[in-house]
This record gives sequence, structure tokens and C-alpha cells, in this order.
Amino acid sequence: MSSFTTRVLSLVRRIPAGRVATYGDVAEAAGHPRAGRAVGNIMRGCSLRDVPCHRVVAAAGRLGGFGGYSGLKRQLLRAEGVQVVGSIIRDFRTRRHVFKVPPKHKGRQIR
DNA sequence: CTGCTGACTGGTA
DNA sequence: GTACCAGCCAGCA
Repeated sequence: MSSFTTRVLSLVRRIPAGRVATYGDVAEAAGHPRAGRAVGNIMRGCSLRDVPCHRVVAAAGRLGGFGGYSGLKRQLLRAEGVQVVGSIIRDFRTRRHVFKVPPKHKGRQIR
């Protein structure tokens, strides 16, 4: 297992219930800002009971893939308080979890 | 080592 | 808002 994979899994595990993160965010926090695709690949291989991969979503505010279990993903999120309307996450921007908060310029983090 | 794949992303139309 | 395209990267054959 490469360190990248380890870091990704570790990060995803740190996402609190009721919050979500994009593949790109995870990739960036893991050290590779453009490796969102690779992150998805890792998610595909990991198990849901080891990692809350349902909290990792696409940057467009959609659920992204989940094998063929997107329905389950939606259920899990809703159970944690994340409302999903028509495959779009409500208040996606504010629900997005932020890893390693960049110190400077407190608060007000656009993206 | 080379090439293909995909739970992605941002830009452009 | 949606559709298509090119760039991206780790994993696997």
C-alpha cells in the first residue's frame, strides 16, 4: 500500500458525520491536488465499513459514483443529516469538510 | 517498462 | 443548467 493510499484513507476517516468532501479535496489534502481520479479508484477498492466513502462526493455537488449503489449512498448521507435533492446535495458548499485548514486569512474560504 | 482504466475536475460551447 | 474535451494520477495487466 502506497503512502498516498494510506493518507487518503486516513483523511476520509476523519470526515465527520454530516459533512462531505470532494475527491479533489481529499486528493489535495493527500498531497496530489490533481489526483481526484486516483482517489476515486482507491475508494472503489476500499470497504464501506473501513472508510465512510459515502462522505466523498463529486465537486459538482453530485454524489459521484458508488459502484451501482448510489441509492445506498444517498440513504447513508441522509441518515447523517445531509439532504440530497434530485442527486444534488443541499447546501453543498457549507457542508463541505475542510482538511488541514490553511492558517492565513482566517474564515471566509471560497473555492 | 508501456499502456489502459476510471467512484474526477475545470474549461469551453 | 447540460455536454463534450483534455489533463490528471495511482493501480493493475
